[in-house]
Amino acid sequence: MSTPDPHNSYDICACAQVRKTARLLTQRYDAALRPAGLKVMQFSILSALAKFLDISMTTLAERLVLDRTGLTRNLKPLERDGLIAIRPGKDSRQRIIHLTDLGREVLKQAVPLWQDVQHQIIDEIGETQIDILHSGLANLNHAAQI
Amino acid sequence: MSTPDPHNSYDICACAQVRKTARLLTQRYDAALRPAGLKVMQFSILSALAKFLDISMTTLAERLVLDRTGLTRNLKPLERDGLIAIRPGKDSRQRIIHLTDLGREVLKQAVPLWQDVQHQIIDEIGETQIDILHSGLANLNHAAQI
DNA sequence: CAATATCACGTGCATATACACGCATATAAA
DNA sequence: TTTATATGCGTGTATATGCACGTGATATTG
Repeated sequence: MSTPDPHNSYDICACAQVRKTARLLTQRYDAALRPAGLKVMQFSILSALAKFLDISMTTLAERLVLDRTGLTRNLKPLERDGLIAIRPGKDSRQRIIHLTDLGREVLKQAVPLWQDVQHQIIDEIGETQIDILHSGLANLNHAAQI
Repeated sequence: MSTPDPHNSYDICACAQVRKTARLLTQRYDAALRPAGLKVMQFSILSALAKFLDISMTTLAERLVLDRTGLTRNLKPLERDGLIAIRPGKDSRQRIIHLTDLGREVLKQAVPLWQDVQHQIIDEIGETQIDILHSGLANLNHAAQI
């Protein structure tokens, strides 16, 4: 990865590497969360809502570093299933997303499942590695956002 | 990330972290490759084909650590645009993917674009960090595949 | 106050991704 | 050789993701 070689972009593309890892982790986490009926992105959204409480679309999208229009569609199944409710804000352009009691309940049920898989992954690669990886990702995020 | 806290899954989910980074990098790489008319996944596929030459669906999917059915659909636009051709193999169940001359040409045009953005990212976070990140991802991949 | 710029958001379109299921071919067992 | 099993692949369905574009509401100018 250090020495880009045009004939070898297959192996060393930083983006492809991270995407591959994201696919693998998504499968693991999705499988772990299945008993709660959640996918990992939905779990992330519910977690964010539990932390930030009522929050507008754009702000939530920024928090999650997720495209705003993608968020709109990600919320659809959650709204359909009654885990969130969407209401107009004071500024009538805004739509405020609210975690319902049912949503909070499902989240509570999902957290131990998430914790299990998170522990498994961390155990398997070691906390030190995870911390290094974490800071590496943070740097990468910073770099990618420029 | 080291100490899972159920009330804080928003910040520390390894999967969410990696997915977020994948989104950021994908935007950067997609933007960089746009002049060649490729998305980063398509670039990955063409690169793999240039390396492995004619290869079956399932084998290519394994190489890319990509779902087989996802690969089928990822290939559609490439075939439509004439960058690849798909032919039956000796085993008539197999479909062999072949990089066309046009595909090779487009890839050749895309490599410098990819190289630029890859360099930018590496420069911004440092080669050492990238190497650490690389090994971290490798470990994570290994762990996630268990 | 009217004209304009800005903001918050949704939709249409295209690709990305995976799972469950089914189909056809090839291989092994009987 | 029939039958059973395994393999290679596609489709249906659902979520994930981003860009270009449009719409309506607020804020800013003139």
